[in-house]
Amino acid sequence: MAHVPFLLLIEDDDAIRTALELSLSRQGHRVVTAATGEDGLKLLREQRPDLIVLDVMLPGIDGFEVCRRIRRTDQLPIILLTARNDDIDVVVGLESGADDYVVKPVQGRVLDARIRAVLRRGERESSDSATFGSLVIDRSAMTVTKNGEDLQLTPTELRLLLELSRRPGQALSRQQLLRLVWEHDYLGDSRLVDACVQRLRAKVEDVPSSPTLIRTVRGVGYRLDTPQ
Amino acid sequence: MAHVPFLLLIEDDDAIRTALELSLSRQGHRVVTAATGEDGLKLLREQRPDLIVLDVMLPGIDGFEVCRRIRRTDQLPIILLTARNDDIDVVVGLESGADDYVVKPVQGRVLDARIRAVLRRGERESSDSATFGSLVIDRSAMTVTKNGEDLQLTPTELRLLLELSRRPGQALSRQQLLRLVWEHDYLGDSRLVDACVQRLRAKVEDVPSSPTLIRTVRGVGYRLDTPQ
DNA sequence: CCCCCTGTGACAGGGCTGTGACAGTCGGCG
DNA sequence: CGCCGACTGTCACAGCCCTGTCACAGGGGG
Repeated sequence: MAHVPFLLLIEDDDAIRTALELSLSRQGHRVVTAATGEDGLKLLREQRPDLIVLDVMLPGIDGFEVCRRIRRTDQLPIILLTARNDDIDVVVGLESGADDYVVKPVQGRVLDARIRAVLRRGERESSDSATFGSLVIDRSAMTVTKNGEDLQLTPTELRLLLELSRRPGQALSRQQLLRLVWEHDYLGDSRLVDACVQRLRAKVEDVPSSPTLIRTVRGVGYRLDTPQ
Repeated sequence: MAHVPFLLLIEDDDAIRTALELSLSRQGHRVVTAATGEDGLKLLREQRPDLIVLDVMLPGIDGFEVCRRIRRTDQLPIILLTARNDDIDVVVGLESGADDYVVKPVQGRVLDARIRAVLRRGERESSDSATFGSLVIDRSAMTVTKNGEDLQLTPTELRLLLELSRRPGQALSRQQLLRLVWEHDYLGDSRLVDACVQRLRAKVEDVPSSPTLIRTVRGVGYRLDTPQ
């Protein structure tokens, strides 16, 4: 991950706060902490973290309420942290807008795994695209652009490119491609895959006669590479 | 929200599967079930659910592996379900791409709350109004205006436009649209979606014959774009 | 009761796709 | 080093699939 996750930890117990801060820092996060809900809300506005780990039992306004207040204006991920393993609490917590609910005591790496899962979810939903050289494949919009301009791929060309792009750098046999893209097990010798690759190269490659993206693997099939 | 969540439950234990299916149905979800990983993967491709609840202990390929396979091609939310409350398992599970990890036995409403928390993230961005070119969609007033003047959309047209606008720039298949707008899975070949899109375009587009807002994605379906 | 909305099936046009033949290229072996 | 066989690139064309479009009938609400 290029970007170091930036967390805000709100927890009133000094010992737990310090322990978690240390543990999370070790896992490669940047962490700021607050001991009360008020401080936490202030820090949220000042520092704009990527995610909040929020204790439920806080002096003054409790975690649920902090959570609801945050949700009125912000939509960053919130993980609730609590000593009470009560089903009602879980439901209330999640309904006040939290993304996850973790019961103390918690291993640092478990919390870390949950943090990463929540952050990953956000990234997945924000954009699901892959880049190969000047080629950008947007899987949710189902578009392929080269140097910013939209390539008009036909359905089959698009499916072929999508399957290749899901296994970058991996050689796929004609057989595999037939199954993945055409969904039939054709055993005969047809130029079907080659013809489609050719059409795809004509749109995708800078110099279709000497391809740098869709390389042919002699005796096997094709492979999608990221050129130098 | 008008849309009923559509879940795939993969669980081999008949008693638990039936109980959860009943419980989740009562909470207002539409549920399909599978007893093995293989069946689950097949159903996933056929039915395209919104979310998967996946037991870890499965005969044949286990839940972790099912999870990883799904993640190779799909990005829908996955909630792992297990009888073992082992920290290692949680970490492994979340790292194989799951969004949440829930330990059995689980109250139906807790699972429901977690399901909603996971699904909520994808919908949080939809604010009260959205703008696409000269088109303004006001979700709270349920009106659509173009260049300031009110468009008289019929109920179905409005629902279709709302669903599209909640996922701007994202290609939606005809089948997805049927589920979202018409709430039934029609698998046959009907021109229903196309006809409604046509009627919608007639009101929404400047030049209905060359649409700039509701673009067709050949071989897939439609996508709502913000023009230039 | 009447009108508008909706779903359906038919139809046409245009573009996509699969096929087969042929040319070109690569690699191995003598 | 050159030849040969196998493998891949290329192309044109015919059929077909996909989508846009339309008219119509049924149904539901005012």
